[in-house]
Amino acid sequence: MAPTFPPIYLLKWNLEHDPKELHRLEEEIDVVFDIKEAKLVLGKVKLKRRAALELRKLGLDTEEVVTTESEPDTDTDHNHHEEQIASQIVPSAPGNPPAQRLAISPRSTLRPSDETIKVLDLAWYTGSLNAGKLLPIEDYLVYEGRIKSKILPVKPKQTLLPAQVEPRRQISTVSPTQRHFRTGPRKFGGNSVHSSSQPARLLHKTTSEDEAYAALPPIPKYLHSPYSCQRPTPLHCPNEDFLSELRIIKQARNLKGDEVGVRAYSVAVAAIASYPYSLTSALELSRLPGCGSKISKLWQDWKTLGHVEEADEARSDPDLQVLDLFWKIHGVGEASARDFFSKGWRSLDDIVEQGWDRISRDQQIGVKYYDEFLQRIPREEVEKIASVILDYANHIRDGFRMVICGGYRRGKPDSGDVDVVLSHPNENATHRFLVELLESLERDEYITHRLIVSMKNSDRGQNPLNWKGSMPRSRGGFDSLDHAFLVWQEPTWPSKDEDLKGNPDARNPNVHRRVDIIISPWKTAGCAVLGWSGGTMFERDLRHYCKQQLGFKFDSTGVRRQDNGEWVDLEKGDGDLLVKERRVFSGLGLEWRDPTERCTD
DNA sequence: AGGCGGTACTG
DNA sequence: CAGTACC
DNA sequence: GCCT
Repeated sequence: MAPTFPPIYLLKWNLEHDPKELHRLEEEIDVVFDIKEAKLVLGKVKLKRRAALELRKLGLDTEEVVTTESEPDTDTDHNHHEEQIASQIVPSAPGNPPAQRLAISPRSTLRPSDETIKVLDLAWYTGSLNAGKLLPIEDYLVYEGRIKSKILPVKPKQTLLPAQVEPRRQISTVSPTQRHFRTGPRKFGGNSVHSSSQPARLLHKTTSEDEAYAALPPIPKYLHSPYSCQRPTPLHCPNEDFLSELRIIKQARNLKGDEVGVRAYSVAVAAIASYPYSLTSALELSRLPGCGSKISKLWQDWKTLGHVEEADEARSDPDLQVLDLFWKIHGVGEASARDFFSKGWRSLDDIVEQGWDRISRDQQIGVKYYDEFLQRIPREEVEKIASVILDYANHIRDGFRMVICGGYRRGKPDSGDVDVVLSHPNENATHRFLVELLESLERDEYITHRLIVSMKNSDRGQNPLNWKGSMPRSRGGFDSLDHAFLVWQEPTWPSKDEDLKGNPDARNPNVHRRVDIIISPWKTAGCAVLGWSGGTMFERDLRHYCKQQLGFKFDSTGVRRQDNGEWVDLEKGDGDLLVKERRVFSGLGLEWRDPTERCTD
């Protein structure tokens, strides 16, 4: 069992490079933030002088009290105060429960000339934890000082505990220009998401370490969750400039084949993107999930130096530029990008001239439409394409429902591709439907290429009844969805007829677009909509959450139990696709997140 | 110290 | 099987 | 790189 510690103040010196660790310690130790409340001071300090200096910075002017034989370089020997306190907090018999010996009243204060203050090495704390009891302090004592006088701290010190700050006060202290992201809790879907135990953020001209800590804005409750699917992550956040730097590094790691780094940066980016305040310190950042000492250090550099070295290197590395150029080809990932590079290719022309028949069909299409695929698709065009698809679907079989998913649904002003989920309340209507839909779209020349057509569902059984009958046995692959990944081009353009008269081979000037069409069985269409709407990290965390917290396996084809693979129906009942999506959220024990709050990347 | 999302396609 | 795609 |  953990020993009971007296009130402890933690010196931040030498811990500042690692705000995450600092914060972890502060939480674990349950430190007091006013040194006047502390009975002990812990820190990563080794030298008396440094300890005295740090105390002085906190407003305590001390003179050294000379003590034990373990402090040979001290000069005097009269320290009865210290012995008194030591005997109170150090168990005389190692086996005894330490709490009994803690005669110190927890909130008594240190008084000038009356008491001494002791600075111990942090190792005393960890050692005591390991031992399960308070260790003798002698071996860890770095400095003991008698308080000569209390002086004003070097910088004005925020001594109020968080809860003591009047919540209203900040509104009048924040200037209109500062107000944007700073004032009060922002509302996300009307839920109260903010911790109430933390102060509202105050803006100060000065920022001592303590003040910075005490004045930190509240961590929104949702940011205590490591799962980005439990947090609202809007498209825009107050820290986008810093996020751009992290994304640069992330992509550099990607191109270098550092999967783990990519993941780490993705997690951090997602956490920061859901943080509703403009960051003011590395410490503040380090409280967020996925943001450890490295990310905090990057922030510190970015803030103080104005740039992040690793991001600068990435931007100016010509090899990385080439890898990035290749990586942006549809069908080329980091491995192929580096493969191409290793063949000596440095441009798209090199690929065309030297490697055309050594690359895959997908990659050929990717090279051919390189510029077009990189062009963003405005929302109106996404809607136009989707409505064509829905019209064609309903023309074949009436009653189809559709949701445009992907970045469009997250509210992005433009998209890299178009994702539509189609379903039909009649279970049989979706079976082997995709082929028909594609054929009719092809007949009218909307589709120039098929990149993928996956029809696990429809190929599975010719017979829908058979398929339906085997549903409960659903072990991987039964009630899957049909999926087509296409190259799309609007077949008409204003001057088409004239152009064709002049030249029968006149080129269609419309930009080629990538279009995903998903045909989902009705009973799992909510999962399909959910699975195709979130950002990458949102979806990854959703799966992770289901697995870890619920023992479920989630994907866009449905929810299954992990142990026996049995299908879990979370969408029972009437309602459209969006209602079914909501049912999946609540069935998974998740708060509803609007699609515009799933912008994790 | 170990682990990092799940699935289905192509080649 | 490795690589890439989708989110 | 961070978390468990």
